[in-house]
Amino acid sequence: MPDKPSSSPGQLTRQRKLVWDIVKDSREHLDVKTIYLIAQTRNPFISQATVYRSLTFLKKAGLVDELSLGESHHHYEAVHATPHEHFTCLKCGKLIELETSQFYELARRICAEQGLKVTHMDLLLSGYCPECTMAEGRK
Amino acid sequence: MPDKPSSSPGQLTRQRKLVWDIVKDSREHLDVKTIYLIAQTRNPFISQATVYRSLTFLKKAGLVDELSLGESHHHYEAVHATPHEHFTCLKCGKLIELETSQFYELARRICAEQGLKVTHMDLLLSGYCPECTMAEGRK
DNA sequence: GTCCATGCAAACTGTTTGCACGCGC
DNA sequence: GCGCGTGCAAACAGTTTGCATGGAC
Repeated sequence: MPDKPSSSPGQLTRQRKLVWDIVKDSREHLDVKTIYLIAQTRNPFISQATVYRSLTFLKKAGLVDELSLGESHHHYEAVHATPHEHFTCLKCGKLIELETSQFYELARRICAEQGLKVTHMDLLLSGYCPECTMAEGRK
Repeated sequence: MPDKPSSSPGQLTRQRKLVWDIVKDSREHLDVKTIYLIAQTRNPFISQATVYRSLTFLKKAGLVDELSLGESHHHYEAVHATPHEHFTCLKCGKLIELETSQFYELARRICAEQGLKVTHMDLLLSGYCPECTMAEGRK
């Protein structure tokens, strides 16, 4: 077990706290660019690299989740108490959160049958939201 | 409805067929680099751009699926007759396919309750495969 | 003084695009 | 001849890294 740091690593520095606050206080799923822009309004000297490094730090600390919502870049959200998954409307782009403990249970059960131990689940659903479904049907 | 092509677009050209054959004949989930390398062995003059454009073409044609398996780049697989999802072992990296019609049914049902019409589902599970679970337990 | 986090810019990876060529009809 | 697909290289977006600086203990 090498490379144990002799000094105190893993501090919640001002910049890291700033990034954390932005992600936590937003009810949205922010991408790095947005986080960076917001961070700049509160600390004009913060760099993009620091945002990336902070997010990596917060991810490791288990404070934020990294989402791959089908786009080329990542989104981030604060880790929720209740697990949930995401539904994207293909027409209007709206993002809807679903409470999905049932999925997790099902996943665990199905996987357990094959000896698989599930620790993490990412579910990305897409389709049409109620408004867009109606709009489609009306056409 | 503009831009109707006057000649014959959407051909399954030699290059596109080559990419399609590679994806189809592989039981793995290939990334672009691998597809490109294999393609080069059969056609040394094919370019990376063509591989990308072919994959886009095949995706639109409904012949291949693009997967975001938690890595920075994409993977591709031939569209299966039976829908399935993917389980990645966090320890050995093994990729296991799961038959998941039950998931799709559950997703449809849960979403329907909220008026959501699901057309596509991506499920990415991770955890430990039987071998690695045992290895962990033994430690 | 030591160690880590930071800022800056450059590097790097994965992907897309502009443009000229050329094949097939 | 015309249109599309192709090859090449350059551009591009997102992310990571090398290095020098600076703050906290």
